[in-house]
Amino acid sequence: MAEKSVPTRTVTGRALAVLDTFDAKHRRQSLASIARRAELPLTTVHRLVHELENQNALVRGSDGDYEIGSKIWRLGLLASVHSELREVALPYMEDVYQLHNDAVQIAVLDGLRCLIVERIAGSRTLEVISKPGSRLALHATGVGKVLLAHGDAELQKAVLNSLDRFTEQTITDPGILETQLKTIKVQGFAKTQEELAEGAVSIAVPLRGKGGNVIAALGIVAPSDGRDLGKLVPVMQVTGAALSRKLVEAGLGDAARLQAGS
Amino acid sequence: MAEKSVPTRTVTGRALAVLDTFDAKHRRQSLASIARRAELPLTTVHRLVHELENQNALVRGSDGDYEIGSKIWRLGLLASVHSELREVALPYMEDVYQLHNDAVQIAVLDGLRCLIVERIAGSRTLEVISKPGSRLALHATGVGKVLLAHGDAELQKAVLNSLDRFTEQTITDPGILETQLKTIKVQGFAKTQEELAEGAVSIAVPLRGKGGNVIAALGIVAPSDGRDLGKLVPVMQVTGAALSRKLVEAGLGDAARLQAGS
DNA sequence: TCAGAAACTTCCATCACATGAAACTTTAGT
DNA sequence: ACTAAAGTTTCATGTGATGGAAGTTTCTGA
Repeated sequence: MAEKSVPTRTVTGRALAVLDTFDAKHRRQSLASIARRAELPLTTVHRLVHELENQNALVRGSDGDYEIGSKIWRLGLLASVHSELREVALPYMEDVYQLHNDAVQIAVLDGLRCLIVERIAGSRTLEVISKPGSRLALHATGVGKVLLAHGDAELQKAVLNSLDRFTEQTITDPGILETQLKTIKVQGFAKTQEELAEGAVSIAVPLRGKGGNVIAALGIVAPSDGRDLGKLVPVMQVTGAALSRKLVEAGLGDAARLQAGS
Repeated sequence: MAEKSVPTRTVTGRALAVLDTFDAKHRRQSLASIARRAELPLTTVHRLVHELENQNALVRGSDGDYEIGSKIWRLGLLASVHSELREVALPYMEDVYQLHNDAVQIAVLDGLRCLIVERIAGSRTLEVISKPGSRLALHATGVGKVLLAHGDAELQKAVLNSLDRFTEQTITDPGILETQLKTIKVQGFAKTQEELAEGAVSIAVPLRGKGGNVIAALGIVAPSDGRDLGKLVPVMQVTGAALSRKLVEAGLGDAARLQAGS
């Protein structure tokens, strides 16, 4: 189930561990910072980083800090989560966005979290917790709950055993969440009420691929201003179904190609 | 100076060589294909690929083919060529695009080629030779000529010594190109006339960072339908200058952070 | 201005881990 | 059914990764 910082004993693993120290909060790092975060000896990191730099996997700024280089960027654009799903889904997301200008997003499963693949939002949207590339908790987001509800037993078990709290409303009781998941599976949509961040509510529906497997989730996030998001459920479900059909047509119905973790 | 398929003697190098076999033309590959293209023994590739798959750097589709995975994608989004340059430049590119709906693009230097960072184009634009992530020849594109004209002597020498021909009009004479480069540097813009592809002409101007260093190029590509692109030169220069100022403000004026290979 | 620390770099003796040939299994093609 | 190609597993060998130690450079603060 990954997620553990398995102290890989292979060189490739170490190299990836080095790259993995980079995230939205650490886009530029010093050598020492990389070493600390990767939990590897400074000398080893020093060598690896140099190698990665020579190959343009990392770039070194004039201040000595490293950041992700053009090679990784170029390769990343080839991922089908990026170009394909994005291309097919954007028009549909745009439609939903037009309704009330609420943030619209699509997510896939990535290990024990959900990975935001694409997102449309106005500039005046609340706090931006999620943007493409973010990985959020499965139990506190609409899209996450949908993916979790349709996930296998192993995944559910792993997630239910470690429910982090984010707000007053976050569901941390495995029993309650389990019941919700069952409802979500039956009703075909999930909702959250300020469970990840105060003032934000969401609705999400599954996107299905070949054979009806859930391969992604489509969600809408809005400020909790008393408006009844429930009214949007039918629209979301219709859009979700239409998009699902398109995804299968486009040959993206294969979960293995979109999803990530085991 | 890279570019050569230096058969790296390091593990990290081999792993990157494996990843490097993926490009727009080879987004999904079998194990054997990867091995052939990386020029590595099948067994070795087999092991590396497995490792990369475990770390989600690669994903294996149900048909056995591999493709770039979510980890690389996620990391790629952190590259500043992507998020920062893109974010700052898009509004300006949009403005230029509105003029005649010609394709607009921004490129940076990447080794001996120019790397297309962002591109706006209508759906009815000619053939799409370039899209984000593409690497084109420096001597046959507008943006490439700009970057080359402002590049250092070492770069110019390397490029001038291997001028591939793409069309009837491609400049393959080092002397002629060298003269053009000098003119470009003085006049502040470059143009091409069907030098990379028949039927396409382009204009490009430099984008300058801190201290006036050229860090990228802004270009426009149009069908060669008799229209006089020359009239657009002033607009491009003004836009380029404005965008340059914004880039410096945004702290992106540091060439080392944008450019890639030496 | 200087001392001390932290970040970075170089060196190299040791051995862990990558290597790839060979043999075997599975999948496609006719 | 037969053949070829793709994919997988195994393992003896030694190459190239390792990381402690020591040296250099760059910060920090007084």
